[in-house]
Amino acid sequence: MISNIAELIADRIGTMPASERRAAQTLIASYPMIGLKTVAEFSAASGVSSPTILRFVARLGFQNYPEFQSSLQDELAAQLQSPATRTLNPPSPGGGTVSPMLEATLDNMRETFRHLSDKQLADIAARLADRRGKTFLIGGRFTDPLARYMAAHLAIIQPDVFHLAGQESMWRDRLIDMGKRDVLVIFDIRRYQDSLVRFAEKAHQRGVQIVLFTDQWLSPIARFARHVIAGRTAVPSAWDSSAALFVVAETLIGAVTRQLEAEGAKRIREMESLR
Amino acid sequence: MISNIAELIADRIGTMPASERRAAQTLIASYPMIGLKTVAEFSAASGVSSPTILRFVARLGFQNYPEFQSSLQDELAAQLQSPATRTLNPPSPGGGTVSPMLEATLDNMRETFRHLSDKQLADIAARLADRRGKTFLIGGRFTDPLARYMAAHLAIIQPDVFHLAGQESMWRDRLIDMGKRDVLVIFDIRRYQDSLVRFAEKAHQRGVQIVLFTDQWLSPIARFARHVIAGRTAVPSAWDSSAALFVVAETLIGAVTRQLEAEGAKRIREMESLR
DNA sequence: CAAAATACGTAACATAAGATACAGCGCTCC
DNA sequence: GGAGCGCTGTATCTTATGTTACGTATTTTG
Repeated sequence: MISNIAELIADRIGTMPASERRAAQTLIASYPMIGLKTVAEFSAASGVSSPTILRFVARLGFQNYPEFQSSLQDELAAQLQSPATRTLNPPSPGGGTVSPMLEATLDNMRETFRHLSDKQLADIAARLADRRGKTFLIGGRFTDPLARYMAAHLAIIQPDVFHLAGQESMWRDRLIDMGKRDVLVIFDIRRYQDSLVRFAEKAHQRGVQIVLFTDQWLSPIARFARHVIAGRTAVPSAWDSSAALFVVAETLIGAVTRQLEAEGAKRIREMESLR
Repeated sequence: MISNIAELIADRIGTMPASERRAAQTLIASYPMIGLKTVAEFSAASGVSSPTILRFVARLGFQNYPEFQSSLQDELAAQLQSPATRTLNPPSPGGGTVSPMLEATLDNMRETFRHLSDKQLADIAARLADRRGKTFLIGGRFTDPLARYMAAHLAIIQPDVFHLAGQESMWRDRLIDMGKRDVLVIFDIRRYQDSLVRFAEKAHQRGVQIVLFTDQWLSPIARFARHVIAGRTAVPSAWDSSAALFVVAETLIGAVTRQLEAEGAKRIREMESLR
């Protein structure tokens, strides 16, 4: 079974004429980068003519050069998404039901954070810690618990934190309270909910800053969002996983808490004494 | 010092107009693959026009699109050559806020699952999948969202799943509906809530099977529980982390779904058709 | 050794890609 | 409330890229 282009080349290089073989070897030598460049560059690097390059990719079974490039890109994307760990950690023997799930989840988290810079998180945390505005949180069918979780924590360290729950009409009316200084945290993963999109749009029109937690395919709400956190959700299960987003949420909670340390600590002490 | 395009984007995303920001976010979400494709594909994926994409790369400091692509390719090439340095966001020197949090969380998960046998999970899943009894879920102050999350999923694949919410008196009265065949899933981590302990005790007296999600120091409810899941919660933050428990919950959801596959699938189809 | 077939490059071509000009729209600031 | 500025998309244009046709060189084979 030939699964990537490198193998395919190794398989057929024997049947190629001299010039095409030079092309093949040049590609293998700096696989796959040169294949992502133009035909002209590829041909120059190999010291053959452009038609030879085209005949070469045709011999590999591609209809045209762009198709060949797409194939290389797909391969690359697959490699990048499964960081070393997946190939390094052998699939647990006996095919237990647990390990694949856990492994996938851990990968999702690493991958999610790989696409998330410290600066971005710091920016969001700063926004959330800004006491001049209110913070609203809402989520979709399966993600609303994440909104609740975050709200439960944030509400302790600062005032004016509201989780929008219940019927759509309920939270739609809360729009009235929202303005430029306020932040709306939305959780929305596939299948994206129309009601949330509409709500986000209206909030956006009012100048509310939207922080969106979504999956890697980006909810349409990304269109209105000031900050987008794209978490990986794929796991070997019938459901998508929100675990990566959950961890991002916890990280943010931690960051906001640190920023509000002084006043936050005071609030917490006060709350304790109220019990 | 900005060494790669991802950082560059994170640095400047704040100064970008809305549409360009969307382009930036789409690129980051599937970094860097979409940037290697054509302007047209990039623009379609981001839902903006091609000129916006060009303005976006111009703002990043590139003369033209091909130059931007070359830059991405060089970066990729460098990454591929030294897999060790593959991290997109190098651990920020000087105690970055993200990495320690993520690392601790990942450790927590590994550790949690290390103490959790496949068999134990399978047993719990079997209990939850048993259609003869009802399933109740409840959580504490910060963990109730986890109970909700689990309930939201389980309720789809089987009937008789109830999340106990609201005032203590509300759910205390539901004890009347609970019996030997039923399961009560409780989430309780420090600081353990008296109300939950009392509730668990009463349920236990009625013969209800209790599945407890708690931290490694074990809530007093463990005394009454049929199954105990002890998750690691320590992270470098002012708060404890429930992420490990969250992942266990997702794993269980997946396992139960698999067990109820036949009837579950039917239910899901039915539900879809009800929309 | 001659003839045919194959390989390869040059040069012309078509097309798809990136770049630009411009107009409409919304927003901000007087 | 009006003027100005900045953002964004449509339509157009230009360029560079992939593609093809064809002639020469090279190898193979009878």
